Amino acid sequence: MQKQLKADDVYDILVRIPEGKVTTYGDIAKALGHPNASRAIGRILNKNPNPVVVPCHRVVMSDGNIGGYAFGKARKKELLKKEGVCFMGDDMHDFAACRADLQKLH
DNA sequence: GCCATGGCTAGTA
DNA sequence: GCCATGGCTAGTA
Repeated sequence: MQKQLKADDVYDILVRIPEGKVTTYGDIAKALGHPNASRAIGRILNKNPNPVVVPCHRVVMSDGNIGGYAFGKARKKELLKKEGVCFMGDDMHDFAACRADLQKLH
């Protein structure tokens, strides 16, 4: 039995993602030592849509699809576009370039 | 038993 | 498109 995932740990990582960059549910899970908890990360974000301070909208799916958002995908896409992220439909135009390296954000 | 996921197969074009 | 995974909540006893 492992330690349980803490919402605060998720937020601590999230606030380090700069504008114009994104991360993945799975990447966050791995960074916290819970490689299989990607789905749980999504639930945590949904539960606490702590509006402004925590940039929940910078978390997308591992295949570059925009993923979900408590206030709707459309809203999420708007926010990301405003930060300089380009889309083709619901997929990011250059996912590789926008994906943040969580290790390097110390 | 739900889900803001993800990885892997089967099986079509 | 199937299903394991992990955290949560609704709702029964």
